Amino acid sequence: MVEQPQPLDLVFHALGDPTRRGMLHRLATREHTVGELAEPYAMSLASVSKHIKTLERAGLVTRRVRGRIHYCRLNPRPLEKADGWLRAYERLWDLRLARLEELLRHPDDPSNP
Amino acid sequence: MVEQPQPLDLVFHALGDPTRRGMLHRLATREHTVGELAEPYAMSLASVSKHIKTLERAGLVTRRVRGRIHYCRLNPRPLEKADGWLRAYERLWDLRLARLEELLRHPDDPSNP
DNA sequence: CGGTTGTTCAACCATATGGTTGAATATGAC
DNA sequence: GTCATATTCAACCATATGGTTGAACAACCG
Repeated sequence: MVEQPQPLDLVFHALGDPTRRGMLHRLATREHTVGELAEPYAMSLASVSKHIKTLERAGLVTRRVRGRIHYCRLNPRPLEKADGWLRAYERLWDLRLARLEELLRHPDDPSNP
Repeated sequence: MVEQPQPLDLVFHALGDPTRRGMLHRLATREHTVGELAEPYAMSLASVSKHIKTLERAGLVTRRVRGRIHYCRLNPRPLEKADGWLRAYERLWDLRLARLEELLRHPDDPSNP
């Protein structure tokens, strides 16, 4: 059974590293080249390249190559999916809280379990 | 330099696994025991125990032990933090989109860069 | 007490991850 | 063509991850 990872797996995994979140942070304002993305980090360019590839696999970054320069751009769609996943839970908690409040307000309401 | 992981790292890492997301999904509706959480998965109880510990380290699950039974409960706070992180980016993209639209609508507006 | 149930612990294993270095590739500049 | 620049590739390494098994621990049941 060779389960290939679901999209959400890749997105959340990509987000689980501060270096990659930092890159997304900078990409949120504008496009950057690989070199520019690497600049703030005390790590080899090869490492940065790997991080970018992780972001690409998650669909969070797209790359446009012009000459020897690679321009990276944020693709927010997968982040929206992740956010959607989280929001679904918010709705659930809200529901639970609402029920709890209701229960506290009207302890004898027969519609309460 | 022994960087200890930031809270967001732990949260996103915890979310990056379908088994753990599944557990959170079930925990969103109600408390579950370890055994109940393990039931849908074709994996050892020890493995499930590790997953739960990962969720606990991320602050997403709290445990109440009564007798030999461990009750697990969802703690939504870290998810809200994660959601907040994502929402911050949504705002940025919205801003960028708004600027782009403005630029397309009024190409000669001197307030446009 | 002894047996069963619920859960963890410890040791182990295979693979993934995040980093390195040095060589390779491709483009641009002279 | 030669040299420098931008980036990746390949090999390697240490540690983390996700899984296993078998033993241990704790608590309830008779």
